[in-house]
Amino acid sequence: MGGALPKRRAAVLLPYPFYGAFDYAVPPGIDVTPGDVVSVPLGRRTEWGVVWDAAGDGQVADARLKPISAVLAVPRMADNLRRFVDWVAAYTMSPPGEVMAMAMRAAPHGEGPIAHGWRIVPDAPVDVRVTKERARVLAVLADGAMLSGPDLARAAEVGSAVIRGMARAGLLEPVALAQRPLFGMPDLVRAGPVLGAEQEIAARALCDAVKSRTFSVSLLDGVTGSGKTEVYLEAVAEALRSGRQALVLLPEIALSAQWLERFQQRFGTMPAQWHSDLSPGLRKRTWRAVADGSAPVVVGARSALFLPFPDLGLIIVDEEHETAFKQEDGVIYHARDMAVVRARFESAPIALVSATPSLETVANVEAGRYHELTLTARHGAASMPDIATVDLREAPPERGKFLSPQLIAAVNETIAAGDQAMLFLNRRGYAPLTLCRSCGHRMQCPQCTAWLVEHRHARRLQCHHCGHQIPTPETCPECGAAHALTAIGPGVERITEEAREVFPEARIQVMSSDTIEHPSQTTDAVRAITERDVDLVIGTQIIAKGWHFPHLTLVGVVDADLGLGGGDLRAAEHTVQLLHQVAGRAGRAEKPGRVLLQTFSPEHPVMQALVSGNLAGFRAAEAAARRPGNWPPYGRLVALIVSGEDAHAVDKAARDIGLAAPRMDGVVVLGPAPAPLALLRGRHRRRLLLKARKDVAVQKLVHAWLAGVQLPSRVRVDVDIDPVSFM
DNA sequence: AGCACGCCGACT
DNA sequence: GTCGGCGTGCTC
Repeated sequence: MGGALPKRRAAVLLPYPFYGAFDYAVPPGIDVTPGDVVSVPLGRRTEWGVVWDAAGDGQVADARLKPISAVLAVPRMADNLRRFVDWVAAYTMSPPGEVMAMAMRAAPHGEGPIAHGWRIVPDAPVDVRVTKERARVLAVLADGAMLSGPDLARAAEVGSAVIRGMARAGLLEPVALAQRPLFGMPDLVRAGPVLGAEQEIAARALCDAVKSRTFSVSLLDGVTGSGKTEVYLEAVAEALRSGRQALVLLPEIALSAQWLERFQQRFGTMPAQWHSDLSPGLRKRTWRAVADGSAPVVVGARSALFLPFPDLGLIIVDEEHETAFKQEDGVIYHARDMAVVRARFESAPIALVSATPSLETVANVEAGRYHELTLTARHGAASMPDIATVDLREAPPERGKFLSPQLIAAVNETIAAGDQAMLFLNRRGYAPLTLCRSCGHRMQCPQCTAWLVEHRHARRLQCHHCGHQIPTPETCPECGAAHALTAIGPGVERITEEAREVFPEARIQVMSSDTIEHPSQTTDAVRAITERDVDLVIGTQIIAKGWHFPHLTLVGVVDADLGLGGGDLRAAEHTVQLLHQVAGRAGRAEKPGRVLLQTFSPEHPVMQALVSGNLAGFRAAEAAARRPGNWPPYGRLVALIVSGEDAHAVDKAARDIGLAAPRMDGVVVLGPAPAPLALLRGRHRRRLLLKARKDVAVQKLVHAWLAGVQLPSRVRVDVDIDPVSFM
């Protein structure tokens, strides 16, 4: 009789954007548990995947099932992590396989690099010839010692051939060497720094949260320089003391040289680091160390959120307001928000840390969902800098220049007093726009809606959105006029040029992503500044955060209005956060600092908030403006980006989507409209924005909406839940 | 995401 | 007559 038994099956999630897991047959002799990493046939190749469900969904008939080939020697993916992956996939409307891949792609598949050593075979054959060389090897390995091949060869002064020969003769056998742990255990006995009273209270609260081993969210809110890091490092110590791991998320790991130094000083060892620049080997070893618990602390960029911690006891999100936590391509997610979810799945506390918390986080504090821990005083003798505006309408810079007389005077005074000054301009390159004086032609990126930015040092015009670049032309490509191309507006290179003219004696250090490419360069630059080999620091975004420069007493913001244009929902909020952060670089030690904001609108609420220091008042005003329209954080947004190479097809698809938009109470759909970057990397882009009351299940709504629209295959729709960028 | 299949242009 | 372009569709 045929009556074959139904095959045992398991659902396997593959690292691809398929809709769900695929069913595979579980052959005799193989047993699988959810979370196991397996290799499976897919089409005509072999792939790895994760057993997502022990049963399978039964959609595919037995006859079409392929068998699981093997269970791989990779640490099993924990239930918590799998549930987190499912949650993130559902929330961001991404294929679960792609989210799973973020957690497991770095896993060392197969055996990985296991260090082998050699030892003497206990009951070695006696009839083997023992040469002089072989005797030296045996002497080195006496008393049961184990050495790696190269070490053994060196110690016994023999070649590797001798060792191989002895192995073949049955004198030596290979043994797996215990790997030296990659990461040291932080020294928990060492006393932490002496904390101030406020710090002490906050640290105790966080430590209590760690001890309780339950999920909770705290906002650690304190002015720049108030010692937030010292406070949360005490909570990290508490998590380690209870034998659990800790994760610290930072917005840009490259900026963390000083952070690592502080960690080293506090704990006498380095934490595991996780970011995109890790070499593949170190990446795999770090992944494994996290998985087997031998990495007690991980500091990393947003992707560290998906690491396989077996026992996570604390998550810290430092600079929680930073937009760099938002992943903008692939799986689009906000690492700060997903970190809160991960903490919930791990039953662990999480602390969001910022001097200028996001409105989202503050709203959660006000709603009673998050605890607030506040540090109001700057550490030690330092006080908050004095912030003033320079009205560019009243006292403008010289024609074609960008530093006002007032700012120039302040820099001169500062340097004359033996202190350091900083000029901040959040714009790379020499000039954002190149214009032909003869015909008015503007140098534009052929693939994006963007001007080409002149990089004079590199003698190129560059698109900052797609990387397109051309050598700076001598003549206008439109009208052929010679010497007619003119730089319009300032970039950090141009400010540097101006500063060299105005302050010829000053020792200048430029810090932008074009001059600082490697972490070591950052370290050198930072050392030069702290050791007072520099009088004037000029830089972009990267000088804004985290640095502690004790001799820096003046910060000049060249264009405080930059960032306020564009009509972005959060433009004002982000400008306050960035400029407050920059201002916080001044006066971090005993000497008081001062900050000058060059602006065309000193009366703007953003400038007023910075000058008065009343950030809470500013936030309240922003909140009051957003509440009535159900704008975030009082409502939810979903952005749909319709894109493709054929402008007409994209337009039509966007219109069709607009026509099918849900009509219901508490939901508004705006658009379609050309995206501000209407052309990006050669793709035309249109945007729609869905704004919904907080209680609307937007994912379900968007899913049903898009399911009802027929899209041509050349057009893609990207869904961005809780968008941060409106470009 | 790969990778094949599948129909239309320039070559050994 | 074949090599190869990338459009379309499938992978348990």
